[in-house]
Amino acid sequence: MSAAVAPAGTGTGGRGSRPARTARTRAKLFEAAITLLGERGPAHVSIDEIAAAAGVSKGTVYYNFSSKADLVAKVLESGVDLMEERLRTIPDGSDPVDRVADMVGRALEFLAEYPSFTRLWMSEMWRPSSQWHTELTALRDRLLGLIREQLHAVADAHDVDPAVPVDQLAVTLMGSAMFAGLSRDTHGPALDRDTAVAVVMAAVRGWVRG
Amino acid sequence: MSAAVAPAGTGTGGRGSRPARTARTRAKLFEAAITLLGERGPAHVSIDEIAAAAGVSKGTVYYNFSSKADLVAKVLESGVDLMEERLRTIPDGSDPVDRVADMVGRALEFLAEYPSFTRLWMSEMWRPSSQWHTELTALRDRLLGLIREQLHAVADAHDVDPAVPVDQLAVTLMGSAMFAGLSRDTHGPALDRDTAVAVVMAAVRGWVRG
Amino acid sequence: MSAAVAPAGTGTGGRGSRPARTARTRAKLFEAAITLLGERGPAHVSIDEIAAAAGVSKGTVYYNFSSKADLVAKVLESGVDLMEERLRTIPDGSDPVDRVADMVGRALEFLAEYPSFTRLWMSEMWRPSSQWHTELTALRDRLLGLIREQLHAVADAHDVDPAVPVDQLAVTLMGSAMFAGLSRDTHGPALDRDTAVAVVMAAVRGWVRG
Amino acid sequence: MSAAVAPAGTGTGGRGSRPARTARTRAKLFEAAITLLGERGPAHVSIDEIAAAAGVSKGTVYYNFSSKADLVAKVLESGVDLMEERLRTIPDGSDPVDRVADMVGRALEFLAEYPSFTRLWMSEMWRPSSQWHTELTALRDRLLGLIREQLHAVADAHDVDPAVPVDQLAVTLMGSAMFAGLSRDTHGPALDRDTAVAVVMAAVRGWVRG
DNA sequence: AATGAATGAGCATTCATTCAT
DNA sequence: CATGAATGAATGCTCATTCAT
Repeated sequence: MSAAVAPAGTGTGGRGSRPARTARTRAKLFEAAITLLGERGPAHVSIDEIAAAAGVSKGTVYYNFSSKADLVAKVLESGVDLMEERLRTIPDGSDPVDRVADMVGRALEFLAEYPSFTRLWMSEMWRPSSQWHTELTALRDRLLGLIREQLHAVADAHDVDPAVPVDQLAVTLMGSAMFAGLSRDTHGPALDRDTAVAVVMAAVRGWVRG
Repeated sequence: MSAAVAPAGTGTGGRGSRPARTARTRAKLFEAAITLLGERGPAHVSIDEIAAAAGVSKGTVYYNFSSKADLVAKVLESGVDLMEERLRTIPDGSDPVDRVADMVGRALEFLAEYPSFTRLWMSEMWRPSSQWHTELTALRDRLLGLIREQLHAVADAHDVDPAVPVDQLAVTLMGSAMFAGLSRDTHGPALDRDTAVAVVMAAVRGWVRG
Repeated sequence: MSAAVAPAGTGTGGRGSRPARTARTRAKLFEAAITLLGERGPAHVSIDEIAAAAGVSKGTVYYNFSSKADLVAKVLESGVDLMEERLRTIPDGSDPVDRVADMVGRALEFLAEYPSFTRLWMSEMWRPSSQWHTELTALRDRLLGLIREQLHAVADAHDVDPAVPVDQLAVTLMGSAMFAGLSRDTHGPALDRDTAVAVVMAAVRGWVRG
Repeated sequence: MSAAVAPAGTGTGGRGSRPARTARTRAKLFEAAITLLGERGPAHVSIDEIAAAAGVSKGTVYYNFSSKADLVAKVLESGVDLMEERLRTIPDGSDPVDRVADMVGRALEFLAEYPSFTRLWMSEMWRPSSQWHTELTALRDRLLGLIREQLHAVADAHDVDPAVPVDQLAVTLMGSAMFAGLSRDTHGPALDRDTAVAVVMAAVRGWVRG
């Protein structure tokens, strides 16, 4: 099914050592958690279910995470880390617009790979009262920062529409990318990566003059 | 506060007649429900709270709605109706691109007026397991239909990028509009309507050639 | 379906007069109530259901009966009256044992005609904490009195087993009759009246000597 | 007061082992449940009450039984098992009629020992809509099977009234025994075992000729 | 390091009852 | 006479959390 997000600060461990046992337990819990949380949302997934899906007892969840909220936060964090890493490693050199297209392509790939994480994020992100509002906002801002950075490079290299603030364009780019990504997964049939990128990039092309 | 979505098909009635009493009760419940549901999500709002916020007893909620899920569905439906009406009444005549801009502006206004409804929609929309998945998908499709219609008019009047399918462009337009609209409300400071429209419309301008 | 027990102290009324309207309403309520109460028991039948089955509003039930308990009590009472009347009118003259057999036959007939009432009675009769314990005990005692009376006549006319107290024999006769009657209805297939009577009467024949 | 039905298949365990803890908790729940259920009927006993009477929390009830209906079913089942065991172990050898008398005596003893169970059974047995109709019918049939078996032995050894079918006689015997047993408990004053047996056995003596 | 029994607060839902019309 | 809107106490059940083993 949907790939699981790898446990955040999880030691590697070797051949049956204590930390390794913990690491494996945590990995199983992460995997089970991300899938269930993305599908039904934190409020509709019980610790019992996660424990069962991971093949451990309920007590073990609390041995490894201080609370349900903590588990969700950890899952969210590791997802963020993963995505950020993907988007940070855009190779330099080419035209800034191409680099934005590259970034959009990588983002869409990530969303397709981790739909559960994406859904979880999208569903929780809009509630100021969410227990994870801080984490989610931080994630959003980290990603927006990366996008902005690339857009500024575009603005430096090209003549761009001054009526469109870079910060706002970053937000709408993120929005259109996530909608494109999740719509592929949640609703209708998929469309290929190149087309998806072309659609999202329309906004950038409309922003850049000439 | 956030404006409430008006109860669908609720007559006013006289100052004491039976149907009017019901209508007023329902209106109070709708108003209380949409605010709470948008802020915290259906799972984190109890019927007790909704009843208290509406100033009625818990039993009254169940006298008027068959279940919590039914109440949420009704709230969703009436929100859909309202938004659709706004977007359907775009005046004819001007250039198709301007009509799209008009629609985007109206959508952003609606999102700003009913942020609770918008958040509720955004949070539930991505879960295939949501109890309201059917309603939500229908809503999405109604709105997408309106957008597509306008985009087709643009494609008829102008030379457009053939690499960008209209249907997908509609989805990303909706996504960027919702992100722009909700970001204003949930996170950062507001930006004025015209700028917001300009940002969202960048995608259309990038799609239309010349 | 199962015949309803006629309303107890219900006036006859004529062509649309006030009392007649009430009488008809009460009759409808009685009919609906006895069926539902017998099938599912007082605890599992709501006033709403009774009202709906009778085709009146919930308020009307409370206009006609002071409470749910009162309605059930009235239903029980009218059932008792009906059954007692059947059993009291055994013609004199023949051999006392034949009169007992006649009474058993009539009882079985009644049980078959009003299975709902019978079930209601059987289910509530054994709970000292029942709200209707008084009524039910009174009913039981009225019927037992009739049975005892006939058994005493038998004891006067025949030589009977002195180890078997008449009062206790009356109780077991009632028990076997009710089991025979209800088993026909609740469980397996029916057996004809004469055989049923023969089976119940075995106890009397075993009691009478020679 | 009224003896509780022992939990089915409950091991004793040591003084602190996990399974033993469970066993003790279940035993307390069984004891509390059977008493309350018999006195007031399942519909009028809340899980809160049962938990309180057992000295455990409400959650514990649900940790041990999947639902209220399950708890009641389990109580019913264990009662059945107990009664059946009593009736199955009638010593062979004597006259078949004496064996029937023995069985009746044992049944009356059981009813006197477990009046709560008996009341519960009698009250629920007649409703085809009862949640436990299946269990109750199975119980009834098991007991009827035992009675029939003994009656067939009587029919083989004696000349019996052909107008009285064995199956029906079994039903009326069960009925008179239960009435005799419960009447002792619910209503009037007790009568001694021998007299009670004599009364119930009158039916058998009336069936057997000579 | 892991477990599973126990807990209790929280919640959706039902329903007898009241009362203004 | 009859109605239907409103009420609130009661109840079955869930679930995050604790803790002894």
